[in-house]
Amino acid sequence: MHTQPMTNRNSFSQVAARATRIPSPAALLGESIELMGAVMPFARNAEIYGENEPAEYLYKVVGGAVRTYKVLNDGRRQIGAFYLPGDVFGLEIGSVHSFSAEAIAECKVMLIKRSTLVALAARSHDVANQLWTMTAKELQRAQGHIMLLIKTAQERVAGFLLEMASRAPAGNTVELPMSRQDIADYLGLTIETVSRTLTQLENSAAISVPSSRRIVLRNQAALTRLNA
Amino acid sequence: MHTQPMTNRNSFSQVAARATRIPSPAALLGESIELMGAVMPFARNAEIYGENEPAEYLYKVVGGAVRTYKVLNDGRRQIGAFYLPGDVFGLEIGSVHSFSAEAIAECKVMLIKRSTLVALAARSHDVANQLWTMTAKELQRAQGHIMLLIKTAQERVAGFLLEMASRAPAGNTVELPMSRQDIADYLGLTIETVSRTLTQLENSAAISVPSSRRIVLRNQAALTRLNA
DNA sequence: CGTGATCTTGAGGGAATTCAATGTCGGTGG
DNA sequence: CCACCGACATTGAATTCCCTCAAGATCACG
Repeated sequence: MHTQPMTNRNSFSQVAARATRIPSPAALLGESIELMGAVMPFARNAEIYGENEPAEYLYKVVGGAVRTYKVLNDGRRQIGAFYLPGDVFGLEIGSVHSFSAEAIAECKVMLIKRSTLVALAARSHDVANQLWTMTAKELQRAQGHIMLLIKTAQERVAGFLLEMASRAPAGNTVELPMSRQDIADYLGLTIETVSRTLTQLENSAAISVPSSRRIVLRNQAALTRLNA
Repeated sequence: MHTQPMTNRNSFSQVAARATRIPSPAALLGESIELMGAVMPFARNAEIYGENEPAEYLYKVVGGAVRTYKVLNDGRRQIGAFYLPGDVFGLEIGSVHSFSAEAIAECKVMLIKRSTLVALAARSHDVANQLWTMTAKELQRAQGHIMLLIKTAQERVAGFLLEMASRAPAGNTVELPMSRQDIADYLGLTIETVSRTLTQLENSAAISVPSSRRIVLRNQAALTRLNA
């Protein structure tokens, strides 16, 4: 359950100064928010923003993967979410981020200035609606996360695998960008329990694990059953 | 961990037909959303709406208390949130509710038609902003709930008490509208563990429990320390 | 006062954690 | 090329915390 706080000090504030390009509002009506930011690369484990930093930007994963997390004062880390290409994160209502965000692997993230978006939303109901919808989607995701956290270890891992499978491109094979520690901290388990549970699922022929970061769902029905 | 599904069949759809009073949009600019619904009473344990029912309304607690919850297929119940007077619930982006809602005690709830609100939001940025803000608040609450669920029993109970205290009117005394079972299902614990934990906290002089629904926080600092 | 619902307390068991050791993989330098 | 190294993952044994099962205690209500 315990994780040493990571020590990446590629703080975002140094690095995000050049992300302001304001398209004309007119050009945006009916268009997706997605076309209006500057793309930035982040190295593996680099911090994208920190908890309690001002929430100046909204972020969209272009490539790679991102985790958001909080660290309790005794070092326990809880991962709030994993974000894959296409996902938006960093959407907050307050002026500061309530989680920290890090690159799981090398990744590219598009930055969109919050103030721009808010100003735009005041003119375009389309934009306003997208902001609202994205927040609501995050809420649903968080509620799903809550439902995961009350379950047994097997159910949590099964649920996690199904979630990843549903978001991944291909069919039965899940390519995991994150470590066992990340998974454990997402599921509220220890790394050992995650490992053991994967082995159990493999022994029961529900999955196979050709390499530690690649998992094949062999019996999706069995996993779904575990998903309660 | 197991709770029998409640069997209240005071289904909302029968009961909400008369909640449409549309104020002029002009009258609403700069005003709070709060002034535009019909108030309905609900009996203790009455269902306000069910999971997967169409989300036609948005709700605001006027008096009493409400719980939202989901029941897994094996009977485990997870409470998503408790709502006290002033709180808004039932805010969904999709067309159906993702949780069920019940009155914890006799209560009065104001109903606001969703379609009205959405139409209004299209005209008034004020209204649009309030909708977004409320959703974002819910998101924050859910994220806080996630952080609770990864902690020890003591930490969860302490966190719950502090949360209730911060929402309650008065100072050190918390008046709990909900049963031990409700608390247990909110915290992902059993009723016995909640009870034992409260006794522990009482023995360690952090709280006192004059009656089962009334709890006095005697050492808030100790509770906060537990809150990690 | 009974009666049922709710809450507390106790004893025992089980699931996940902790602590510790071993195994595997990818990269780097000899 | 292969040996070594560190990071990551798996496995094992012992412990701990919470759950389960069961019995009492307390409270609200007729």
